Amino acid sequence: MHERELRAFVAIVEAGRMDHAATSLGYSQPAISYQIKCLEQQLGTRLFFRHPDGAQLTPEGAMVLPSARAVLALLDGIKELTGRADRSTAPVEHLRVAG
Amino acid sequence: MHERELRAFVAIVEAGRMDHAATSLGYSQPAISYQIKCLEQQLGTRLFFRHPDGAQLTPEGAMVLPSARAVLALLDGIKELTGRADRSTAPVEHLRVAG
DNA sequence: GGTGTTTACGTGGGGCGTAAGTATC
DNA sequence: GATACTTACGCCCCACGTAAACACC
Repeated sequence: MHERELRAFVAIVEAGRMDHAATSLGYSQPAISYQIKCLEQQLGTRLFFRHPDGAQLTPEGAMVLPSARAVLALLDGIKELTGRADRSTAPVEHLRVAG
Repeated sequence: MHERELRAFVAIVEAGRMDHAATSLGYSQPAISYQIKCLEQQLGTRLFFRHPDGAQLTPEGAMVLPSARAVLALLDGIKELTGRADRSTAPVEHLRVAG
């Protein structure tokens, strides 16, 4: 359960599609797919329904989402605490589901 | 800023010494030293004062500590949410120095 | 056939342990 | 000389991108 996986997770939620999330994070689609696969294996549950038109959050994924965002917010907070704030990477404060 | 680094960080705070923290986490001393080195480089600040009798938290480290613990608590919470609670790895709620 | 995701495969970087080095008492 | 941390070195595993395959419309 690494930071990258959680960022991939929320990015997919934002975009509704893995390939867009991959682009926004600077990865290839398979890399994002792999991240989510790893995350799902770690948690022992499915986080997304795979549909032909994109990826949709499962109930379990919806339960995880707030905590995932909180973790990312805390990590950004730690960076700010130590004077390493990085506002260019779109911190979680204004995150919302696309659409 | 990976989960392992944060666990190493709080373990050192608990133990007051890197080698004890390493033992409690099942790592060698150099591995823990490396983790903290990476964490300090990422944050651009010193987290511990290195003394001949152990490691002492810097003011910056003290600022980071609550957030680090919160992140670990959230990560444990995510595992619980998805039915993968693992109480055997000593979650942060009851952490204390052994003995 | 087009779109979106997954699997396969090869490569590069990171994290570990062991061993040697540095500093303080 | 003992204790605690750091640096050096080598190895293995993980994470990535490219390419091919699969599923659904």
